[in-house]
Amino acid sequence: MRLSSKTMYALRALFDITFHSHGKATKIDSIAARENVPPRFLEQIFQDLKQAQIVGSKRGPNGGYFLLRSPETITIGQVVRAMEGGVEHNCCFGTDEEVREKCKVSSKCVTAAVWRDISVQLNTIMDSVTLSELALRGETLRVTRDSDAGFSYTI
Amino acid sequence: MRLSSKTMYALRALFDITFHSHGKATKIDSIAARENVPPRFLEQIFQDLKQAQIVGSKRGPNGGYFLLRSPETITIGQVVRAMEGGVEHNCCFGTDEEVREKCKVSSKCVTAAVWRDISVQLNTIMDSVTLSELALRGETLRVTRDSDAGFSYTI
DNA sequence: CTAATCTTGACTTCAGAGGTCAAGAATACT
DNA sequence: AGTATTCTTGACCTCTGAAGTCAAGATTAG
Repeated sequence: MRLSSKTMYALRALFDITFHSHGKATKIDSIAARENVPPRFLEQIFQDLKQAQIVGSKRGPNGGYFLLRSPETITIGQVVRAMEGGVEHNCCFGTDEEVREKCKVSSKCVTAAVWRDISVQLNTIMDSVTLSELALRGETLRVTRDSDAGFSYTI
Repeated sequence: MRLSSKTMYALRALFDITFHSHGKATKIDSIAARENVPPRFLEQIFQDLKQAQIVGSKRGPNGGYFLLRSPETITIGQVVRAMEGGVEHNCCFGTDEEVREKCKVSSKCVTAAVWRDISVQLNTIMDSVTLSELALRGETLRVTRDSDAGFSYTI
């Protein structure tokens, strides 16, 4: 019932891109430094995000990663599903009489059905929060932009 | 982002008690057989459920486990939290200026705050489903009661 | 007293989380 | 063309925690 750190890192990296670099490609090392994420690990993560069509990439000098869509259209749910993989629907639930007949274990169907309902609702919740809302929260929390200078805003 | 099998087993075991044994203590071996759960593992699980004040126990012949409260008052959320442990609030989020100042990583606070919001909503959802609703679903799915005879209801 | 049942806590196994690394391919700049 | 920069690919490593087993002890009904 917890997110993997891969997913958390992904969210933070996407927040970073949204918040710091407006449209320009950002290289992994910058993100890793700002967000304090292992750079090599971040490489893996961005491969997943790329496969999920959330980010694009450019190689060479001044290359890096960038959002493929505008931040308003990228939801937390999309990111989480991309990183954690799809939800498994491995048991018989609901109305399929034929499948249910093969199930030997009564409670499996019931709990699986309930859990499916819950996860549908969870996905709805997660899809109601977008990257741009994350960035907005960053403003509210007064995150320092280009934070190489550290947290200098407190006088 | 998935439930441990411990939690799934717990839900199924509680469903079993609710559905099959009305008030009487039920021994682990019966539940394990009906629900196809490793009996030794189920012992561990019931210890957790007992600690969480969800079930009580009686030793000796005709002993077993039973619900400590009525099924309408036991929610999926209570069970999940009992099994998975509490949610960790390890980062600075929200309004505490002092704590936030110590945080060196901008995005941590933002993502943690969002995630806290989501998990609050998730808990609300899970607390809206009770054991008695699970049992009701069992009726709807026509789970066989006292299923030693197997699924004989199909003609 | 004895058989049934929970209790306690130590033990084992193994997949997957979390992370590292190196060689290669593409691109910009001069 | 050459070089520095950056992503790409895929193999590799380590160790925690999930998942499950087990045995000896404590309680209780009959």
